[in-house]
Amino acid sequence: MAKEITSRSENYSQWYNDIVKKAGLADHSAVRGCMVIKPLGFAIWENMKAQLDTMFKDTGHVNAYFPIFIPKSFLSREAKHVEGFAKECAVVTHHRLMNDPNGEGVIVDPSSKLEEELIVRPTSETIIWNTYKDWIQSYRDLPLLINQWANVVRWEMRTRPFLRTAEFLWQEGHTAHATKQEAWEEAELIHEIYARFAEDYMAMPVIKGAKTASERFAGADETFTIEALMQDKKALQAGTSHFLGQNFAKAFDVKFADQNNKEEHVWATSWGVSTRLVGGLVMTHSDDEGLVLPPKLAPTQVVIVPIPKPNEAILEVAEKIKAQLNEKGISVKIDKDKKKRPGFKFAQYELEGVPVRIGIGMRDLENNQVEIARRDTKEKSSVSLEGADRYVADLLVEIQENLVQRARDFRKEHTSEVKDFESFKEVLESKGGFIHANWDGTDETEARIKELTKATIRCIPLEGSEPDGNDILSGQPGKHKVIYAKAY
RNA sequence: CGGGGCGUAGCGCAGUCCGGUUAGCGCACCUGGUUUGGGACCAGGGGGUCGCAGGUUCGAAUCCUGCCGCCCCGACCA
Repeated sequence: MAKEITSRSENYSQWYNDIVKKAGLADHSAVRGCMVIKPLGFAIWENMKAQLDTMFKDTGHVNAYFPIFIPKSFLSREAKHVEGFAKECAVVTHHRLMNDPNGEGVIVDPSSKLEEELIVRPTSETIIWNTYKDWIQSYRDLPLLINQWANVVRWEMRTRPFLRTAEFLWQEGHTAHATKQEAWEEAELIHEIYARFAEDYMAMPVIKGAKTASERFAGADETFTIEALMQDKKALQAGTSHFLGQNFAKAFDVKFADQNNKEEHVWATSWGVSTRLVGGLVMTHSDDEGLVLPPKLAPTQVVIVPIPKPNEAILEVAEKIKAQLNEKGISVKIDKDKKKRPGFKFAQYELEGVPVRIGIGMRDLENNQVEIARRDTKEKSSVSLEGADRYVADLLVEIQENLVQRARDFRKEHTSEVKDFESFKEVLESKGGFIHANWDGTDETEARIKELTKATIRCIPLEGSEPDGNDILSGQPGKHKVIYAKAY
């Protein structure tokens, strides 16, 4: 077997790397911390992007594009914001190269030093709010509901493909509103869209909640998050939606005149999901045989493999099935490769996570049937040619449902509730996963628990956060019941 | 940025301790043939600045010095 994948039980990190590498999602690049997203990985991202883009547009948002470079001075306008990102920014200091007078190669031309250095965007709030200042004068200009699809750079110490890379792709929404309530509702709306996308398309169940002050986005008054549980029982923050209050409006002096011609700072939100979702998708569903993709995001939903190899009779049937499935909006690939044997192809498509495989051999044709295999359970069944298209269409729906249900069951098994610190540590060690516990609401307790156990408060869940006892560590009255977990 | 491991063909590795023919093996690749319902077999073939730069030596993948990169585990973060 050429494509050996490390098992999850043996080494989860290595398993993840093997899947990414061997299924062809991404490669390491020549640039430290940056990856090359390969066609399969990018196709998954494109599908995510297409769906999210539709959801944004259905709720009144439009796309635009802002520069990748941000003048250094912009970053420092909002104190907390700069504090949050200062440590991980790439800085452009020069704009020209020249031949090295002492020998070979090129060097930076010292005479091209920039008067004001430029920051490669780690996020775009500052450049965007600097621009919004010119776009907004009156309540008639509001709300402003803009999204951009872009790359950003955060100079990370330790990187992992998709989960954390120095450069990554994402969307960032930046909206401006006349009232606090409207901005708040916008942040909630996007939070809801993210959760729906994760569950309905990625088949990745998430918990909706608010971040604690210490985990909040730098510059936000409130951060909403969706938190998913990976197969190694660690939490993954999968998307965040921020209520920014008037912080950026004040920093960039963005005011509007209301109906009474009274000037006021506008209210803001920002929100984003990134290529990290691809990593989440991998870690939610995949197994030791390779990638497992939910049908709704799989670039190829069905592959047809002629057995043992393509011939005219088989291809004729294959093309017919393909046409029927295409009619239903299902993407189909027919493997016409004559060199590789079926067994090899089966393994390859399992590695690549294609949800449904149809095998067609001469024996099948004699019996007027095909063999249909599903990736999620590896089950195979013989299905009559007549109605095979309906069978496949139904099966794709069933696989999607099975994946989300399986993930929900897994999360349920790894969700606990504790009342004291001893059992907290016990559960964290033995079972991992999400742990509900009362929290006194102080930064100190939160930090202390992180220090002692590596677990952090993932969120204050929107539902079920009423305290019903004392803080597990401090013994002080609980302010919220929160969810702790070890996290990515 | 700390601790550990590693860098030899596209991938996985042996050889390095103890310097000495033309640097090897498996997979992959190319050609031909035989095969073909779960990763086929046989024969032939192509492919390497041994991570980079210096040094020691008659001679360096092997010894010395410096640098770079990658992986795993931590700290930091989406």
